[in-house]
Amino acid sequence: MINVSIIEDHQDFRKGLSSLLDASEGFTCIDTFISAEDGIKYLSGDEELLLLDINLPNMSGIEAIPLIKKKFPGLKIIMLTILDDDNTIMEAILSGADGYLLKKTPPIQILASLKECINGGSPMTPSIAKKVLMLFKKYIPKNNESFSLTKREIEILNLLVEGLSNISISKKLFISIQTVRNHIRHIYEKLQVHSKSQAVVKAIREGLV
Amino acid sequence: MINVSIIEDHQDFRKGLSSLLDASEGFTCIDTFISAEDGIKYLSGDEELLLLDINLPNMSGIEAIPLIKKKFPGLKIIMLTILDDDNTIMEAILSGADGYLLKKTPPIQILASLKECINGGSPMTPSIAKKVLMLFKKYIPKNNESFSLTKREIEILNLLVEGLSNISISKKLFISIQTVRNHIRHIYEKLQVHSKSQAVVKAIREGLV
DNA sequence: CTGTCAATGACGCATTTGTGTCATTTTTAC
DNA sequence: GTAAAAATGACACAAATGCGTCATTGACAG
Repeated sequence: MINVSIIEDHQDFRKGLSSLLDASEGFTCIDTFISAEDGIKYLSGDEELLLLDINLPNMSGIEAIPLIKKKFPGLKIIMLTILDDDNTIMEAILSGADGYLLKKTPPIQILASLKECINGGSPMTPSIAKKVLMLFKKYIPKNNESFSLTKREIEILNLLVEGLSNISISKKLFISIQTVRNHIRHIYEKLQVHSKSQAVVKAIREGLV
Repeated sequence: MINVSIIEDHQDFRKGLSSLLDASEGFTCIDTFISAEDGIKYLSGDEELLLLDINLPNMSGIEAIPLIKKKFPGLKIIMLTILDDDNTIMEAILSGADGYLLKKTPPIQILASLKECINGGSPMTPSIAKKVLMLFKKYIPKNNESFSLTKREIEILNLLVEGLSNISISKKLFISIQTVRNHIRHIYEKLQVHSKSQAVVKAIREGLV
């Protein structure tokens, strides 16, 4: 038996969800709230799972996540949303939600998702998953070939990013410091930079490391 | 009608999938291959969707993605995998797959996922979605206060990350180069680093910029 | 009102860095 | 088998950097 609570300001959707849960084998809806503030104040802690609307009057669902998690660290939180806006998703992820469902998700799917979440998964509708992947790729570009660095140059670039000085690099690779400086010179030319800090920034930003 | 092809080296799983597809309303399995190499060579381009195993002999499914995408840019690729290893998922995402399903996913779920994928979503099983979220959070840390840098120090740190030299910074901020060096000195102390490159790496990795 | 801290500025000095020019030996590619 | 690219190494020099020490001013907290 999975105990669930709901925070959702629209009466019809709230009632619909709680009825769905109570009517379904293995689920009980033990509490419902119409605002994040109410939920934070009156959540009993008896539920294993919380369905949390994002668009709430006053405090948003996203702002509520860290506060609720602080009070009940083990509680799983699944966000409900009508909009799959990039920023919203991003914020929800970073705030620590455990799943993200669009409100139009069919009931059977919702129930399946709740079970998955209890079992440690992060259910999300495919369209939201798509957004997450796109965000991910945006933040981790991962170019490699474009600057045509050689193996050795990439190796040295990595050591630069680790913060090693030329002399440390030369000792680590058992080569002369002059050689290290030569490699670095070539790295600069290829990345079109003129200092270590510029090189490491570019290396990180372009995903060369 | 959704046309699907399959690349999967295990005969039983391959046959099972193709039978499932052909037996299901709205799906046709138009081709199957036992290796990535075969798929790349002989895919007709008539399919809208490809089910691609990750663990294949010789060339892995992940290596195959960019090659296949290059030949058929519009083709949707869903990865099939038994293991939800972090690195594998990461690589698959960055290689540009459109969905990620565990092989143990129930048939009904698989068919639903294929439809979702065709409609532009990125279906993934909740346990994989969980991994993706964790990876995401790992790569976007988002700290700020922890090093208690002053406003001015943050300002200068940003300019360092932009690759400016001390002189350029002093000119930009209308202060003496000595002052700039002083600020940088304090930044180093707070970040516990000893060079510009170390500072900018830390600034980026810790999300200070 | 006094002490702490941020921001500003300075001098000095050993080291490191960025860059120019050159040379030898392996690897790789055609 | 030869030409190009990569990896190794060197010398030199101006500029930048990292760090030690010190001083003045303004803001803010107790």
